[in-house]
Amino acid sequence: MDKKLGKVLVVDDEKDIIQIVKYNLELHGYEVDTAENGVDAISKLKTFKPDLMLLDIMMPHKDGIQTCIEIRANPEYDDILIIFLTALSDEKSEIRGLELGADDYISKPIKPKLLVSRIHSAFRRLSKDDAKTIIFPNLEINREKFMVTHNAKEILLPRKEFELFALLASKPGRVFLRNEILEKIWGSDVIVGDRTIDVHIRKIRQKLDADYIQTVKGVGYKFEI
Amino acid sequence: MDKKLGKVLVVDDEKDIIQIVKYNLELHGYEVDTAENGVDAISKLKTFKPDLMLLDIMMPHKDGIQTCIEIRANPEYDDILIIFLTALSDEKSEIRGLELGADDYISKPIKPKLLVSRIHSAFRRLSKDDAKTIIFPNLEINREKFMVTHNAKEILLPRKEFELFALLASKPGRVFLRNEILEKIWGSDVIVGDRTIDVHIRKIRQKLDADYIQTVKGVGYKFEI
DNA sequence: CTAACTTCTTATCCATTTCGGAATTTTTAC
DNA sequence: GTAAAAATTCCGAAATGGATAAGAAGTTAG
Repeated sequence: MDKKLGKVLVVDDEKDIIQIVKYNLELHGYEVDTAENGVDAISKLKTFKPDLMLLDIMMPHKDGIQTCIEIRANPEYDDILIIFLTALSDEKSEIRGLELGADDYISKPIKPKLLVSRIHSAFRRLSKDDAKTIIFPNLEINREKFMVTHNAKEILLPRKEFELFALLASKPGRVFLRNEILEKIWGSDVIVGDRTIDVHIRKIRQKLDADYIQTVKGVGYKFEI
Repeated sequence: MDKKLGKVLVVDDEKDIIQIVKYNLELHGYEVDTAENGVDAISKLKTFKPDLMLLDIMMPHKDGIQTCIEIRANPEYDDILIIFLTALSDEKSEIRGLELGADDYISKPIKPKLLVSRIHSAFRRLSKDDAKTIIFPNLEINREKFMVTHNAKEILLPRKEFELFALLASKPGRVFLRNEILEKIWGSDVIVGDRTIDVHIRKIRQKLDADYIQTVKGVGYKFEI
């Protein structure tokens, strides 16, 4: 079976465009799903869980800009890569798009080679970020070596604690909801109580004598230097 | 049966070229498979597992440059040698190609003698790197001789133990997951229980009285001086 | 071909670590 | 001040890997 490079959701109201894009991406090993407008797209997020979205800006039923805003506002989806598609001249939108947290920008008419290479490089950026060691002053979290170094002292955390800490540290300042944490560390199928998270948080705090983890009552936890 | 010197994947969209190259390489004892474009090539990596690729730059469906980038980005394949084939004048590509981690560069039209000699020398470089003994203070692991020298004392490890030890030592500090170990030492098709790894680890520890192998509970093992 | 030996794998038992939950106290938000 | 949420403590359960032994499987020597 073909190993899939990643999942891409293509959102455009023009069927021709969708066809072309879908064809080219699948040829290069991506798994593709499509949507015809913003509403449609958002409803497909839950089931398809794309890694990247190609988002046309001009669309009926919620345009690309609006869709992007909504996705970025939802912590569950805010690590999806977003690349805008737009008419060549539309410079204003480009600027706005990038401000809104889009990751790249491709002008129509679409040139398949360019498209694919942009998407590749977007994914490459993503995977790099993912694998790398997370580094802060006095604190290093090495996913590969499964090790935390704090003030030049190596600290060995058990698996769950490590994963939890690495998760929080992966986006400093961002609050992770308890649900989200359960989902990502324990998986959606495992059922554990809320107190369990507390206990793990506490153990981490204990082992690193500095407190990098902040509690946001009623919401979740965040990592902060 | 002829002893094969190595596996070469020839990627070019011109059938004539493929013919010539394939003929010459097989004549000199290489095992050859072919692909007509980048997409095709990448999909053959999994099954053919080449040691070296001859990669044409100008191709439809993913050009050589792009293909090279993708291969280099994948740790599973990043030790494959890559030699670009290109039209004589195409100087820009040459520079770019070498930047991207290509190992050599051959201009068309292809002269069979030159081709073969370049490939020979590429393999020579590879085998040097590969046979490289892993050396630490007081510890030497010689892949070629299947031998471990610890404090000037030669230690003979059985095959599995040796391979396991060499694997871990190949990336000191990095944790190898149990799955990963099974995959690399036993292969994806063989089914052995998890305990088997433990036992081998234990035997290695026993034979080298110093403990270079650390357990990371729930995750795997790593080598550490 | 057989016997002796080595290597590989599985099974079993055991110690330890890690995990998750309950109860209680403390903190926080309103 | 009150109620809800989180911190803390403690404990039993479960998971995990280490140790040992023993049986397969593979090798080698005679």
